[in-house]
Amino acid sequence: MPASTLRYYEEKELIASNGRRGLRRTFDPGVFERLGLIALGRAAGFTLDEIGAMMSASGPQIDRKRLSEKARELNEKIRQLTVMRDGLRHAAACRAPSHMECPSFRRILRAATTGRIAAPPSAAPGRPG
Amino acid sequence: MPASTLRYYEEKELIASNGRRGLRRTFDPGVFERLGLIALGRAAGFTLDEIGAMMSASGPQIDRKRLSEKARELNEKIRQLTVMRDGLRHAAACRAPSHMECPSFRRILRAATTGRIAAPPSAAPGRPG
DNA sequence: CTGCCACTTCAAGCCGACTTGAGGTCAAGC
DNA sequence: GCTTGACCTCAAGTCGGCTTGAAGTGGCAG
Repeated sequence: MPASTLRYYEEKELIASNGRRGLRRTFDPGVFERLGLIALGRAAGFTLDEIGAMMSASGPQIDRKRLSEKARELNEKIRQLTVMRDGLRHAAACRAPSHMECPSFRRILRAATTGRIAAPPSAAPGRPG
Repeated sequence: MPASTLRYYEEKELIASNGRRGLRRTFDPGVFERLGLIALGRAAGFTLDEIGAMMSASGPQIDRKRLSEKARELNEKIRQLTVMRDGLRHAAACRAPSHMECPSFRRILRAATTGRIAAPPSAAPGRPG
């Protein structure tokens, strides 16, 4: 993990350094746990701001409501991705002369067109070359 | 669909207008199919560039190899998201006094920390306020 | 014929999560 | 003691997919 990431997180107030050794930040060990939670939250699809809100507003612990809310969101996303995956598999295997002549392909195409399947943000932004 | 989107797609050479009526672009009906394919591709997680490559390089039809490749990627993503979803559900339901004391939570936390679960790009970029 | 407003061009902005570049500092290793 | 290079600050850049702003044009309803 590059130092720039730590700086970024510190700026966002997700973590805090406990002082300096010369110029350099020092952190106490508890920051590892927080970094873990941040990674976890990111993997769950929370934004850094959401994560920050949940970690600072954590009364006794992390807000269970938000967790199950996010679980529901993930479930929906999984459903959509599953539709897509199966559609792609079929399209790859289908021997219709043109994809357009495959009813299955046209069905999934319509699903995408009517917005019943949403586009994900994009491939993998935030990770330049 | 705003005209700006069509312009953007045209600039990316994903669609082509067949002329102008005065200043305004006109498109022939086939563009609807292409727009559908674009929406589909986006929903599947292809970037616009990938979609463009696939549509223009389409020999007889859309490259089946790429399709099953993407299906595999989606499958992996689904797997990760499923782990996350179940973890969140558990964490939301778990009655351990602190999440840190829940073995299940710690397990998923470790999964995120070690990178066995990757962070998605982010919530929903590209869609300003 | 007139007025409106959806279109046009071109450049710049936005979101999120970082990275990178320029210019500088200093703790650690030899 | 001297070098080294990983850190520091701050601003700006990156990536994808559009949108938005300013300034202008012209098809179509009335």
